Amino acid sequence: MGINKDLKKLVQSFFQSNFSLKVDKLEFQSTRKEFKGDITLVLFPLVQVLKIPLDDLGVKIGNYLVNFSEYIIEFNLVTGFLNLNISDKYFVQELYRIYEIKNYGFIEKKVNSPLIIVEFSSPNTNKPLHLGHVRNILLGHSVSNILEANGKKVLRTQIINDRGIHICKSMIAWKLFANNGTPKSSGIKGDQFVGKYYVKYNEVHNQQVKDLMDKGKNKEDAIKSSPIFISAQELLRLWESGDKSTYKLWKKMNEWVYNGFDRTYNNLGVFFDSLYYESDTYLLGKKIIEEGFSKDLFFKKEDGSIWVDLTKEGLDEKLLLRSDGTSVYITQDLGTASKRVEDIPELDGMVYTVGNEQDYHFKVLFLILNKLGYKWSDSLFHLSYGMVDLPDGKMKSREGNVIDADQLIHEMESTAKKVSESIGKIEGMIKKEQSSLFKTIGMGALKYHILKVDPKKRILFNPEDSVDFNGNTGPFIQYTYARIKSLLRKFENSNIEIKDLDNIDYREKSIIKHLLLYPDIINQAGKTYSPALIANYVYDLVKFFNAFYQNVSISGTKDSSLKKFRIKLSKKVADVIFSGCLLLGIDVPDNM
RNA sequence: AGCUCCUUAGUUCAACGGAUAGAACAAAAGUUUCCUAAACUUUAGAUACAGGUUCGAUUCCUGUAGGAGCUACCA
Repeated sequence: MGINKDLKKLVQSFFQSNFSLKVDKLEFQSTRKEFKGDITLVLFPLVQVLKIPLDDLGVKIGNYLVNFSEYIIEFNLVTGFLNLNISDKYFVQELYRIYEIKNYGFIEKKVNSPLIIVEFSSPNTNKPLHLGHVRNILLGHSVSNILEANGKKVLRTQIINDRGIHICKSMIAWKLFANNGTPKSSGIKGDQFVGKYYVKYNEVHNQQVKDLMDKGKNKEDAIKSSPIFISAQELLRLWESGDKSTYKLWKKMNEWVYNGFDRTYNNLGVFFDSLYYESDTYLLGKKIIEEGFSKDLFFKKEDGSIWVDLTKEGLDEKLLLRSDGTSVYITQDLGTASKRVEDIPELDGMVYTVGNEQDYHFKVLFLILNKLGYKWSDSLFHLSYGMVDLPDGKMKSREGNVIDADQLIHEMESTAKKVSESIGKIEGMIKKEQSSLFKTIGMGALKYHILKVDPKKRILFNPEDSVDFNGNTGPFIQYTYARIKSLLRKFENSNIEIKDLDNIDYREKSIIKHLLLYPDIINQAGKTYSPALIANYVYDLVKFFNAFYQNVSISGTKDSSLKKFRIKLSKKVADVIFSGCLLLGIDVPDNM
C-alpha cells in the first residue's frame, strides 16, 4: 500500500538480484518542486554499503525501475538524488483506490489490540481549571484519539486530587465566610464557587501572616502559626481520622467542583472512561516499598525513612516513605501504577499527560518501577508539555495571573462572534445556528492553536490571533472544509461516466501524493505522541487544495472524466480534513 | 552548584542527518466571466555564538551566551 512501499519493494528486489543484498534502510521523499520528478530515492546511504560510484548506482537503479514498473516513466540523477517520474495514471488509480477506503488512514481495532491508559487533566478540587489544564486536556484527548486511530484500545482516565491541605483550605474558608451559601444559591458554577473560597483563604492567610510579622515574628513562623492555617490543618486531621461532618462537607464541596468540571470538559468536547480519586489511592504504594526494601533495592536511614539510591543512574537519592511511615507523592504513583496493572491485567501501556516541570519525577518513577522488575515499565510514557505563555506576561498561579479555562472558552466564543460579524459571515442564520457556529469556531481556534505546536515547546498564546480566518489557524481549516462541502453540493449530482485518465495537473498530483501520506502521518503521530504532526499535515492539505482550485475549476472542465475525477479528489480531501480534525478534537461545520 | 528542556524571518510555527531551511501573520506590488476574495500570484526577510563528527548539520557531540524548569519528609 502506498507508493513508497511499492517502490521500496522494487528497489529491494533490484539489490537482491544484482548484489544479493538485503537492504532495509531506503530513504524515499517527495521530490522538491524545483526538480523534475515525483519521488526521490536518496542514494548516499547506499554507497557506503556498496562502494560503487554514486552515478553508476543511480543509473542502474533507475533503469531497473523504469523496466520493471509500468508506472515509472523516467528518472534523472542530481548529485546523489534519484528522481523518479511517476505516471499520472498511477496517481489517478491510487486516488480511486483510497477513495473507497472508509476511515482512510485509521487502523481497525481488534479484540486483542493493545490497551493503553491515557491519563490527563488530573485537577485539584480546590479551584477551577486554567489555561495550563486546557493544554493538558487537549493534548491528552487528541493523543487518545490518535492512539485509537492506530488501532489501540484506549482508556481515558484522570486522577482527581481530591484530598490534602489545599482542599482543606477552601473548606475552612467556606465554613468561615460562606454563610452556608451554595453554587445554586449564588448562581455560580461549582468549581468557580469553591475556587472563590480558596482565594479567600489566601487573602485571610496573607493578612494574618502580615499581622504576625508586624508583631515581630519571622516569616516562617508566621506562616505556620496563622490561625486560619492551623484551622485548615485541624480540618485535615479530622478528615484523615474519618470525622463525619468534615467528611460530609468535603464530599459536598467536591460534588460542586465535579459538576463545574463536567461543564468545562463538555465545552471542550472531551470525556473520560474512568476516574481515579486520590482519596482512594493516597495510601497505596507502601506495599511496593516494602517489597523493594526486602529485595534490597531501597535502604533505610537512621530516622526510619526509606530511600532509593539512584546516583548510579545519574540522579539523586529519593525519599519514598517518610520517617513516620506515611507516603509521599511518588509512593502514591508507584502504588497507583501497580494497582492499575492489577485491576486491568491486559494493560499494555500508560501515558501520563503531565507538565514538563515533572520530567524528573517521572524519570524517577519509571526507573524505580523498572528496578522493581515490572515488565510493563517499558511501556510507560510521560507526555510532557511546556508552559503556555500569554502575550502580557507569564502565567503563574502564585502571582494570580492565571487565565481561567471557563473565561477563556467564553472569550474565544465572543471573539469568534466579533470576527464573524465583522466579515458578514452569519447573515441569514438563525440565532441558534449562530451561537453553535461561534462555539465551533472559537473552540476550533483554541484547539488548533494549542495543538499545532510541538508538545514539549512552550506556547505563546494570543487569543486574538488564533481566531483569524486566515493562515495557519483552526477557523481557516474549518472554513476551507465548509467551502469544499459547498462546492460539492453544487456538482455532486452530475452523472458522469468514469474513464481512465492519462493526464492530470501537477497540482492535483501533489494533492494525491499528500493524501497518500496520511496513514504514515497518523502512525508517526501515534509513535511520537504529537498531535502537532496531524495539525500541520491538515493545514498543508488545505493549502494545496486552495492553491489548486483557485486556478482550476470543476464547472468549467469540459472532459467529463476529469470532472468526475476532480469531484472525487475534492471529496477525499474533505474526507481527510474531516478525519484529521476529528483526531484533534476539532469540529468542522458543513456551512460557515 | 548540579541535572533537564528551549533558542530558526519583525511575529507565531515547520523541517526521519538530505538538495536552494518551509509556511502563515505583518510589510510592498498585483490578480476577479466558475464554489464562500476569509482566496490566489509575486517581492523582501531567519538557523544565538564558537568549535567538532561526515559526502552532507537547524538536527548529533563539546564549549559559550540567553530563557525556563527540576534538584522538598509539598502535591
